[in-house]
Amino acid sequence: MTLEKEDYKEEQRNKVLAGALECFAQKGYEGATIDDIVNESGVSKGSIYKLFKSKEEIYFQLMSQNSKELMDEINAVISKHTSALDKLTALFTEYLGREVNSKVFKSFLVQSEFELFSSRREDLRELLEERRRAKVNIISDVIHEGINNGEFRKEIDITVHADIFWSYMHGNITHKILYPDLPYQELVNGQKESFLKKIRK
Amino acid sequence: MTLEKEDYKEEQRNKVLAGALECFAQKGYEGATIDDIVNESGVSKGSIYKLFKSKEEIYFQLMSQNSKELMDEINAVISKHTSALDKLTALFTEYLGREVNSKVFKSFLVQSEFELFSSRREDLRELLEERRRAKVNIISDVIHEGINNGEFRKEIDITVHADIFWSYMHGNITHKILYPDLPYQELVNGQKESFLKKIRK
Amino acid sequence: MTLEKEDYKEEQRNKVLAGALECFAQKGYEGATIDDIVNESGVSKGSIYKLFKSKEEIYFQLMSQNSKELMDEINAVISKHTSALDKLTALFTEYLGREVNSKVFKSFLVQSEFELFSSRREDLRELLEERRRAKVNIISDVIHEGINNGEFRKEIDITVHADIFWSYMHGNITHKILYPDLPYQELVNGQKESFLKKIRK
Amino acid sequence: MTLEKEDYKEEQRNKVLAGALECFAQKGYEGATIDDIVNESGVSKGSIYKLFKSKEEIYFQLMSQNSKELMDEINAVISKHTSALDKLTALFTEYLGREVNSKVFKSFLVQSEFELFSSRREDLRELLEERRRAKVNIISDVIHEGINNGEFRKEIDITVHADIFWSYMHGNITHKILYPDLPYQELVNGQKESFLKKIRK
DNA sequence: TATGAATGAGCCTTCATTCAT
DNA sequence: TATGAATGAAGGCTCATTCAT
Repeated sequence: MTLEKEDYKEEQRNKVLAGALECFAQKGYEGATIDDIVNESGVSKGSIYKLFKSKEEIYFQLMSQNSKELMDEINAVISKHTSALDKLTALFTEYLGREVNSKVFKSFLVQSEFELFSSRREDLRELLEERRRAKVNIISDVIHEGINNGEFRKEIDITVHADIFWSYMHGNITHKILYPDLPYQELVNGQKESFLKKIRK
Repeated sequence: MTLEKEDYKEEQRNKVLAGALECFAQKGYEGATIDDIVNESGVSKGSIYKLFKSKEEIYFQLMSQNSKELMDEINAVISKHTSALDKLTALFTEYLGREVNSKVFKSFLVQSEFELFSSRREDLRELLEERRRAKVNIISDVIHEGINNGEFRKEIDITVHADIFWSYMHGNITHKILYPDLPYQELVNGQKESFLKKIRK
Repeated sequence: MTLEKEDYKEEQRNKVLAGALECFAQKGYEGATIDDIVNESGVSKGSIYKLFKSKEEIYFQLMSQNSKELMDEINAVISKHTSALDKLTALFTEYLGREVNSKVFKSFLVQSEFELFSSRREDLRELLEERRRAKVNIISDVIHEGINNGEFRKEIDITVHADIFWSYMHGNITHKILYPDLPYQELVNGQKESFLKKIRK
Repeated sequence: MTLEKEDYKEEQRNKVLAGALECFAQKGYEGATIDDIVNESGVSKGSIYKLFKSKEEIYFQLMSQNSKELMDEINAVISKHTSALDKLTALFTEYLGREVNSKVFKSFLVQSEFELFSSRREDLRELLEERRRAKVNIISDVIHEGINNGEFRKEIDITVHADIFWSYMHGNITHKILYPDLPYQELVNGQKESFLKKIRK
């Protein structure tokens, strides 16, 4: 009953978020209108505003949700492998295989815009930083593990390399989004090799 | 006289573009209003619309100009050095030293937004591609030179590595813009080493 | 059973009207939403619309009910006294003693807004007039009685003085609502004296 | 030049305020839309929002302006007479003669709504009080003068009677607005007599 | 029957663009 | 030519009312 109702609301919320993701990916945050989201999600304007306080809140919740999903996916990939090297390799190749039209890429596109958006707003700086920490921590843990395993060198600065990893990812995925016809695979392979060469024993 | 007039117009145009850069950097393309640009540039609204057809045109011309300036700067850096290795090294360190508030970073921020913007518009895809080619060509030339010089390995795929170079740059600068308090220098050094290690003999 | 059902409906209707009074008093007619009334009354939206055709109808019925209640209260006060003078005196003092937060004052506040509202709507003019007649009649009767009793002067225009009475009341209560910290009692006493002095023999 | 421009803006502002007065009088503050004001004033929506920050600001400025105008009018009436008694008498009769459709009555109607509006908003309480003070002061001064002149009794509480004066006025004008067909004149005369009888020697 | 989710007209406000001076 | 006032389309959001369960 109450549970069902909550489930239903959750479902509606997800429909809105899914529609918003599509719209923001297609037209950008400012370019997408609530009516666009209404059309895309099939949820009426009034309902949307019962579910979310404002367009901005939709944006934030979408970003938050996507961020969590990204983390979950990464953790899923990581847990499929045992050696630290395999884990990192898998992360590189994992994103490599996706379609540019896949949800992951759409999310990334919207996340990229959100990052620019946040960088202009003092009140979102902390959120940005928090998200960076989450991403860095995941990779730091793997590198740490690799060092303990004897796979990676002791001397490397773990945090810096985790940051470098994400900087690679960022440049990479952006590249693929902007220039979808490029020989992306070779590019990623190149970066993967560079990165791993630096940290492997 | 006509020349003088032309000069004056040029000057006004530049004032508008400079103002627009500032505004777009601070508020984003959609967030910045024509009135913002009027205030920032000191050029009246009427004049702006005499100089440019629309807000979008200001955007495009600003992006085009910035793109050229970027190329000029890069060429300037490159021509200060003789060996290919020094040239690439300088490019890495050149950006490394800038202030996040410098014009280069502002330009980059706005360029980043523009790239997302373009990626959503079919009619700008070609422009995007063109700009990529320009950037890739500069680096390709240096790598090519390095190969001929015997500094770099013969076997490497020149274009792919030029792309990788820019992917690095992108991830890098984005990182610095988003997280200005990070130990950016170490990060860039790390990437520089990775990259150069891969292509050097 | 049908009777019981009718009672129940009546009870619900009253809950809605009570809630509406509270809401309209706090936020004004336009400012109060149906949801406010739902929250305040504890009656669901669907039920409210089963009980009343529209928000406006709630307003009208509330005003009508309040008007009747006001008349009842006045009659109650009047019937407690025997001389006409005492009756009028009691009416002055009766309102004097109330709390600004009392239901009477809330009603008055909402009635005041309703009067302005009605004065702008041709179709409500007659209703307005009718309510005035009811109020004037009550006082007219008392004055009439006083004249017959020999308490009041024969020459006074009964209707005019009944109107003056209500004009006093209106200015008075409005004053108290708008400026709750004023020495209201002295004010009312002053008016009471003025009024009574004019009509007493 | 700048002066002219300022004059022009002032003129536009007045057009908007005049239009707003008309609209608010006809439909009430909430009922009147910006589009109504656009139509009534002949000033476009964009221009209105260059002149005023919001609909509420139009409201406040209109109320403030009207309040001042009311004071000016009262002062004008007062200064036409020399004895305190004549001054007060004139104030009673001055309003008596107006048409219900006159600007004064429209203003009063809108002011009445504004008073109810303010009484519901903590942040406007002070403004309300301030306006009461201004009105009370004018009358207090006259009564004071009358006491010094020997026209009025020494013992009366000046402020209380100034308040009573306005309470009369309020009840009075409201009466006329609500029931325009009433024998208003007799009513006012009655009140005038009551009031003056109480304070005269 | 009772509920509250769904709907969408309509509001206030912004801002790119035009136009009169 | 230079200016900024004028315009109104379009967007975010609210809320009275309806409707499905």
